[in-house]
Amino acid sequence: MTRQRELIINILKQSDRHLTADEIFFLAKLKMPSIAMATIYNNLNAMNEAGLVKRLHIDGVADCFDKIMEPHDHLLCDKCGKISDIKLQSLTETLEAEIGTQIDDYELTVHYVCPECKS
Amino acid sequence: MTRQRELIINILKQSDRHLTADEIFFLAKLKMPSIAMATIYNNLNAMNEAGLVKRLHIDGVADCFDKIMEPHDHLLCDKCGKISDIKLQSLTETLEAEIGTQIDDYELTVHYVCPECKS
DNA sequence: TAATAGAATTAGAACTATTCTAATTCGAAA
DNA sequence: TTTCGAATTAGAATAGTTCTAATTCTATTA
Repeated sequence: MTRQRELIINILKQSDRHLTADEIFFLAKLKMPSIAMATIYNNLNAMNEAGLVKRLHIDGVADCFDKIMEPHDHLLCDKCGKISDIKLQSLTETLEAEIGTQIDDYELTVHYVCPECKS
Repeated sequence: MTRQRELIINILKQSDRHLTADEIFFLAKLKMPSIAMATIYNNLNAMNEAGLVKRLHIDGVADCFDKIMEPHDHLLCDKCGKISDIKLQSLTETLEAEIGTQIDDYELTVHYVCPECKS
């Protein structure tokens, strides 16, 4: 565990939003001005592989990184672009039953118009 | 409907795979050597907006474009990277019930290891 | 048929996000 | 304290996509 990785983890932990690599880079630089973008990506990629964070791609937006707590899905407002987390009942069993074989994981992004945009 | 768009639509129709912009460009060039990459993207983007094709992002792979027939989801083998279409019973109602508001759409990608890779 | 106007296409430059590379630095273990 | 491997740094490189400006189509009108 390097100091850099620790810092990145803390930034993710302290944020309640989904951060892009760029945003993480900016925040990290405040505390450790010498940190390099490659370090951000190296660590995020490594943690993503290890399942400690989750890379999240939404059309037309730079990839975001999500700290992993419990498995959850995403709710995207197509008007304002806001991404919220939602915790749905797991679909794993339903999906396995329908597909007829074991699955590892799934990603679900639900599109809607958020209450603020609706009014 | 320009000749270029017609060509792009035919390429998508005739393919049973998910094509990247690059693959579409290559196939289009065979029939119309003067066609430009920007035309591919212009048309795909326009059709994507209009809901005629679907841009499909899978981690670590260039975006693919999927002709739209009926709504369907995707099954991704994490070993070989093959993407298959699956038609699942619609989750819309289940999701609306869980989320408690109307939704527009959703994207579901299921990760698994395909039978070939398993054996 | 000829002229016109607007839309689409072309070519290639520009841009952005991400990855790669090579040199350097760090940190743990001997 | 030295050594060695791993991680970091800086910046170049790459890939995918978008943008721009000039050109070419196409349909419409005269």
